[in-house]
Amino acid sequence: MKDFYLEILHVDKNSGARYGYLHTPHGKVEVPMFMPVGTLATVKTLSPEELKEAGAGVILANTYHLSLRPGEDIVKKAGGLHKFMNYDGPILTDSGGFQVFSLAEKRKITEEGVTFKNHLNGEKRFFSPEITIEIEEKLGADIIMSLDECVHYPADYSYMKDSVERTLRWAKRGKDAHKREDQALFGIVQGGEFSDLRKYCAEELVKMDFPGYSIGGTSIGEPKEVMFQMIRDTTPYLPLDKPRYLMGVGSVDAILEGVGDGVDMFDCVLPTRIARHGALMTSKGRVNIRDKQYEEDFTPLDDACDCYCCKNYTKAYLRHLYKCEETFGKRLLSIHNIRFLIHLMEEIRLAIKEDRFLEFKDAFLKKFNSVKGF
RNA sequence: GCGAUUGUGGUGAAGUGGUUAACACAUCUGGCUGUGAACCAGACACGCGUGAGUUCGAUUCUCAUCAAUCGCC
Repeated sequence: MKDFYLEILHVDKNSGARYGYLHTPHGKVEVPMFMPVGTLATVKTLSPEELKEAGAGVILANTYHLSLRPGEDIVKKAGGLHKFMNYDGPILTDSGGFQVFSLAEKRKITEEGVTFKNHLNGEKRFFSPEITIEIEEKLGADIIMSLDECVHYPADYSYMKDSVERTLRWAKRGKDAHKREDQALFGIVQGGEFSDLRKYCAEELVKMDFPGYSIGGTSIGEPKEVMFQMIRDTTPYLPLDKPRYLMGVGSVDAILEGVGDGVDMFDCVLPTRIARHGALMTSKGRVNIRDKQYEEDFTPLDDACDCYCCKNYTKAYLRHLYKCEETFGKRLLSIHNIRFLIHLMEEIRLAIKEDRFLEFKDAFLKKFNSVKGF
């Protein structure tokens, strides 16, 4: 796995924030970074060119969903995910561990793996750690996740303990099954809100020596403070020279919190989903473009933003497109939210390099929450 | 001018002689965190064309009136 490694160039003097490059077979990307989510091999409404223009590096796709449609064999025949979706940057595939959580009423967990009742036609489909890796190898992403159990919150200690043990066994099985040399397989730390389980899970995974580590089981309905504690309970036990990926986190305050604790990678559907629903992240906080107050507002969504949407369109027009359910509106708003988070990461990286991350964080949050935060 | 039919919120409409007038759309407002999500939730008719009558009680029955639509002169 010589094509994949983290190059740390600077660590903030006053926090755990790190700046550097993540080298992948499809190019190097700067960290800390935000990764847009394209579950079905598309970041909804956006073209790869638009993602590039917004400054995206790594993007996500989903193993479970792509296995159902179109099927990993089709993607393999197409020449792999990069060719299939025409994205030449790094791609990361999530394992389906999140679907263990989100499709909870349609799956059954055993020691062997997870049986999902296909949400499209009811057919049963079995995913073991080995099968998941096999699918991910066919999909061909640069970074792949091992199958884990994303446990609901809150969960009681004994359930979480058993689940962590199983997730660890699954991680080992996945690692043993993984053959492709051009893919980095990450282990996922679970353990819920229990500090000792987080520590234990992290340490056991580190013993297995993965090229990167994820913090999972976050942003599933737990209070922000609990999530922040989960991060603090995990990062101290992860090796400094390996990338850390906080899964499913995309709210501004949580990203800033994670970066301060040494997290390098974030992904989230939040910017794209809420954009399609008319909610935007701006430098002054949340804007719901459907609100009547923007009916005759002929100013840009965020005058501090350099995205295609903000450079060319007004709030009144965006509101109009939203009200008329025009696809172009969803696209413009998605472009903005993606660019907003990526731009935030750019500013974060600059602040880290100049050892002023904490000041930047406070100032940004103060401004962001001045109107209405998330 | 005569006859018939119909008049319920911004719109399309259900409905009943007796607590909060269904539903949908529109409108307004929230929410959305490894996407089962162009989704979910909440608000929105002190009033059922207008006036009178019957009744303990009428949006619901009766009469008048006005309006709309259709038909006939």
